[in-house]
Amino acid sequence: MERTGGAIRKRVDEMIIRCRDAGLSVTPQRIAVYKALLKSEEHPTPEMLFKTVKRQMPSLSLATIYKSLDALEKLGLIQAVEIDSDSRRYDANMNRHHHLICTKCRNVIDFYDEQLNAVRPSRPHRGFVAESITVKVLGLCARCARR
Amino acid sequence: MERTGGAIRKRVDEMIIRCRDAGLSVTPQRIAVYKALLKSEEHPTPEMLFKTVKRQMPSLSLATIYKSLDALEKLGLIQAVEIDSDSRRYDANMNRHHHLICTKCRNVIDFYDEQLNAVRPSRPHRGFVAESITVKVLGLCARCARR
DNA sequence: ATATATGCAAAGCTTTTGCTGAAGA
DNA sequence: TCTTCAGCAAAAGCTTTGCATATAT
Repeated sequence: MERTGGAIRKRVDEMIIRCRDAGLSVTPQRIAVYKALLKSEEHPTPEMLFKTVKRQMPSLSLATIYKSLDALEKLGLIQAVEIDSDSRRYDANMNRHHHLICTKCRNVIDFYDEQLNAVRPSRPHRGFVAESITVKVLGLCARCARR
Repeated sequence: MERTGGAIRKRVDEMIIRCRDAGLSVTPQRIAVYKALLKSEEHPTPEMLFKTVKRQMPSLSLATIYKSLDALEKLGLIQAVEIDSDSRRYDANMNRHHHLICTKCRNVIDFYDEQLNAVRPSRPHRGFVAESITVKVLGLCARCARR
């Protein structure tokens, strides 16, 4: 889960390759959106990314954010996560992980759990073929719990 | 998880009590929305409920569906579930359960798992105080898997 | 050169809100 | 009777789309 400069450069290189393979152009906008998401820990909304990236690229439009996110998602480089019902959020962490969501400060914390990854529906739904599992734990983060 | 006529009547009676306790009026619209949700197995969207209930109550407006759902949710009688990012869905099943979602036919199946209910974030997030856990399993339902 | 993407503005949806007449307590 | 609600229409998000220009290959 390294997000150092070196790690980011590596992932951007990977992105460029995947774009080429898929016949997509490598544009500064797409790179900037992907980089912003790689650097972010906050599972940002399209709007949040727009504000962030626009600072360094004032001509950027919100529509381009949406289009870039769609492209990156289709390339399997990022994923949409459903943190709350009223805002789409994105995550560049593609390792199998789950989310802790603080109901007070609304922070989202990634967490890893091998047992959860292994969950398979049993008895009454034997026939169901599980492909992926998403776990959302609502509660209070350490900081908010202390108060 | 019985949804027979008798069980539904019982839950509507309970609803009436809760409305009274909360100082809310018991209107035919609210009862109809709640009944429709109790009878449904499909975790419907507001729009789906609107179409269903409007048949027996043609004067019904979509705004009333939204308002009724908000009221029922605040009363703790139903819950919003995040099945997919592009449509709000509702569930009258308030027992602790999780969802199997067929990626092909989009059906949503409730499932129960004691172990999952007991999941608590460990090591790196010891301080996090879990209140509730939601699990979404994407995959193929028995029927779609067979093809 | 050709294909693809950006930025803009407009359109499309879903959801919320304000208001008036109607209905429930 | 007094409060709360339904229905309507308008407004308010958020997201998508069409199109002309600009950019990447």
